[in-house]
Amino acid sequence: MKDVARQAGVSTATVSRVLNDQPNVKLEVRAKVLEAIEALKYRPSRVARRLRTNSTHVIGLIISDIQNLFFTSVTRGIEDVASRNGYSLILCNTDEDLDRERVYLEVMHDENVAGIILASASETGHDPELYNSHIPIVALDRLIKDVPLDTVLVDNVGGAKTAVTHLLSIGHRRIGLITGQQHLTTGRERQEGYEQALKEFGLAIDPVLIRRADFRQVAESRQQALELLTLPQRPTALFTANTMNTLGALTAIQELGLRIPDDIAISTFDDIPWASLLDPPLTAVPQPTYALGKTAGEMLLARIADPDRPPTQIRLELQLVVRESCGAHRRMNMAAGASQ
Amino acid sequence: MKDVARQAGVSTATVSRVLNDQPNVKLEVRAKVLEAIEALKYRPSRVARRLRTNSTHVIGLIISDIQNLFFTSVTRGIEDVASRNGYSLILCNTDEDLDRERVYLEVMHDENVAGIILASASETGHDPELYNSHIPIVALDRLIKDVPLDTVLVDNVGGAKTAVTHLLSIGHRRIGLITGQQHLTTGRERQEGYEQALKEFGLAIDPVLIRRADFRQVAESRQQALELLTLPQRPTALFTANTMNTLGALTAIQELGLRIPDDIAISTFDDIPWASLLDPPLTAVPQPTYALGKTAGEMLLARIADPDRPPTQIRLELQLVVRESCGAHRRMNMAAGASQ
DNA sequence: ATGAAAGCGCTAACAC
DNA sequence: GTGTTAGCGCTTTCAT
Repeated sequence: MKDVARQAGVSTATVSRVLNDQPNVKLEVRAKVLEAIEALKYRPSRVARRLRTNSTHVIGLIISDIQNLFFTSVTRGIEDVASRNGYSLILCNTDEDLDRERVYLEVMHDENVAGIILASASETGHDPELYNSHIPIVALDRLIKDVPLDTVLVDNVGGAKTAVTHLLSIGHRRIGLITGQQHLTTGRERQEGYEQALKEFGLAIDPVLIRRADFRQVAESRQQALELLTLPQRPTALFTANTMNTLGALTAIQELGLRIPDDIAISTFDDIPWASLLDPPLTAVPQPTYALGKTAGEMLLARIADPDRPPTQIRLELQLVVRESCGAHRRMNMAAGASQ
Repeated sequence: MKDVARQAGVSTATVSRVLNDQPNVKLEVRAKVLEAIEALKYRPSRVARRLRTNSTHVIGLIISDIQNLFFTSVTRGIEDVASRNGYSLILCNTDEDLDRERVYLEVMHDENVAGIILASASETGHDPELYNSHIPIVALDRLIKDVPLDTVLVDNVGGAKTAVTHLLSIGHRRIGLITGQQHLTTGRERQEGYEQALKEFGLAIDPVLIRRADFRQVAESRQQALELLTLPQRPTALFTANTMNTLGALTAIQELGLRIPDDIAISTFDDIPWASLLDPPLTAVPQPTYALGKTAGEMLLARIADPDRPPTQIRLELQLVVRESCGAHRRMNMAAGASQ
C-alpha cells in the first residue's frame, strides 16, 4: 500500500479512500491511484482490514454433516447469497459433536467473522455467553433453546403429519416410524407430527412402532427397520424421517424380499436423491433446501446490517409429493416404491 | 491481552510467550498468566496473529461442485486432517466457473491463508503468477498444466480401461461412452482409458458412440444417453464416466423401457450412492474419495512445513467392483443393474 | 481534497 | 526470564 501511495505520489490515506470508494477524492488523483494499483498488481490485505475495522466480509457456517445432501444443498443456497453480497464462507463440519461445535464457535469468534450460521448438534446448546458475543448468529434447521436467535426452520410437525396422514388415508392403520436423535428439533418434531396424525385418526400410539436411528447412519436405520418388519404384528407401512432413515429402511425391505407397495408401504420426510429413478417412485415430503439456505443467508445479512432488529423465526412450509409411476416405467425393475 | 498482562502483573510479551508455549517462562509466572486468561475469558485474536505472523492455521479449499458427493466426501477427508492439525477450512464453490475460481484464489491470497487445495475448473488454469505467490497450492483431482504444483489424482485412464475391459470381456463389442468436460483431466483421461481398452481388443473407435455431458448435469447426460440408445445400431453396453452421467443414463434406460442387463449393460466410473440398493447392483469403479482428501491435506501440510521440497504427484489406484445380485434381492423390483 | 499520525491485537527483536 | 518497543497493513480522526 505504501508502494502504491509512493508510485501515485499520494498518501496511504488517499489510497485507502480510493479503495473504499469514498467521496472526496479528486477524479484525476483517483485515476492515478487506480493506475498505480494496476501497475503494482496491488491487492489489499483482508486480514489487516479485518483487524482494523473489526470484521469484514466473512460468514462462518457450522454444519453437522457435510456428506448429507441436505446440508450441501443448503450450503449452496447460503453460498449464493454470500458471494452475491461479497462475502466468503468459512465452512466447518461438527459431525454432530457438541464439543467440536463449541470449538468452531470459538474459532469463528477468534476469526472475527461478520456472522455465523449454525446448524447445532443439540437443542440444548452451550453456555448462553457463547451466543452473546457481538457476532450475529442465525440458527439453521434446528432450534437452540433459551437463546433469542434468528432462526430458520421447516415445518417438521406439519410435514410429518402430512406424510403420515397420506398413509392413513389410503387405509394403513399400523405405521412404523423411524426418526433421528431426540435432542434435535428435526428428530423430535417429526415424531410429534407422526403422533398428531395418528391421534386425529383416533389411533393409539404404539411405542413398539417408534424407532430411533441416528440421522447419519444408514446401518442403524436398517437395523431398526429390520426389527420393525419382523415384528409378530408387522406394520403395513413405514414413515421415515430423513434420507438415511429411508435408505436403511429400503435396504431392510430389500433384504427381507418385501415388495413395495404390496407388502409394505413407505413415505418419507426429506426426499431421497434421484427418487424418480425408483418405480413406483417414492412418495415424500422434500425439503426446500436451497430456499432454506438462501433465507438463512439473507437473515444473517439483515442482522449484520441492523444488529438491533428483534429476533425473527421463519418456518418454511412443506408439501407432500405423491409420485405416480407412469407407463414408460412399468417395464423397469426398480428398487423401492411409493406408499401407493 | 493488555488486560491479561495487567491482571497477571506481567508484560504482553510474556502473555504472548505463554500463549505460544514458548520456553523461558517461569512456571509460576505461566500459572499466573493462565489464571488471568481464565478469569478474563480471554481469547487471542486470530486475525491479529495472522497479520503479524503472516498466516496462521487456515486452509482454503476451492472445489467446483459442492453438491457432488465426490467433493463433499473429499472435503470430509481434508477436514479431518485439517482439524486434527489445528487448521480450519475456508470452503469455496466455483460451480466450474473459471472466473469465480480466479476471484476465490485472490480472496484466499488476500486472506493470507496457510495453503490452498484447488480442484480447478480447467486444466489450462490462470496466469502463472496466480500460482506463484508464496502460498502453497495443492491441485486436487484435476491437473493444472505448465505449473509445477503438488498434485493428487486418481488413475483415471486405468480405472476407465478396467471398467470398459470388463464390458469387453463379457462379450460386448459396441460400447457407448458418456463422459464430461474435455478441459478437465477427469473427462479427458476417462475417455482415453475407454479408447485404450477398445484398441487392445482390436476395435475401432466410433465417434458416434462417444458423447459428452457436463459432469454436473443429469439432464444433459440423459439426453446423450437417449441419443445413443436410439441409434439405428444401438450399443449393447454403456460406460459412464461419473455419477451424474450414470444417473442420466439410468433415467434414459428407464424411460425407454430397457432392461439391464438384458437389453443394455452398464458399467460406471465414480460409484453412484447407494448402488447396493439396485438389483442387479451396479458394476462400478468407485473412487477412494476420503483417501484423496486425506492425501491432499497431508501433502499441503507437508509443503507448508517445508516449502522447498520438490513438487510431488500422487495417483491413487482404482479397482473395479463387480457387484453380484444375491438371492435375497431377487424378489425386489430394482431401478438399474450391473453390466452382468 | 489530502496528509500525518495513531492504533486495531498481536509477535519478535533486542535489551536487561 | 522478562520487559520494551517496533511494526504487520490497513482505516480513520484531525489538521490543513
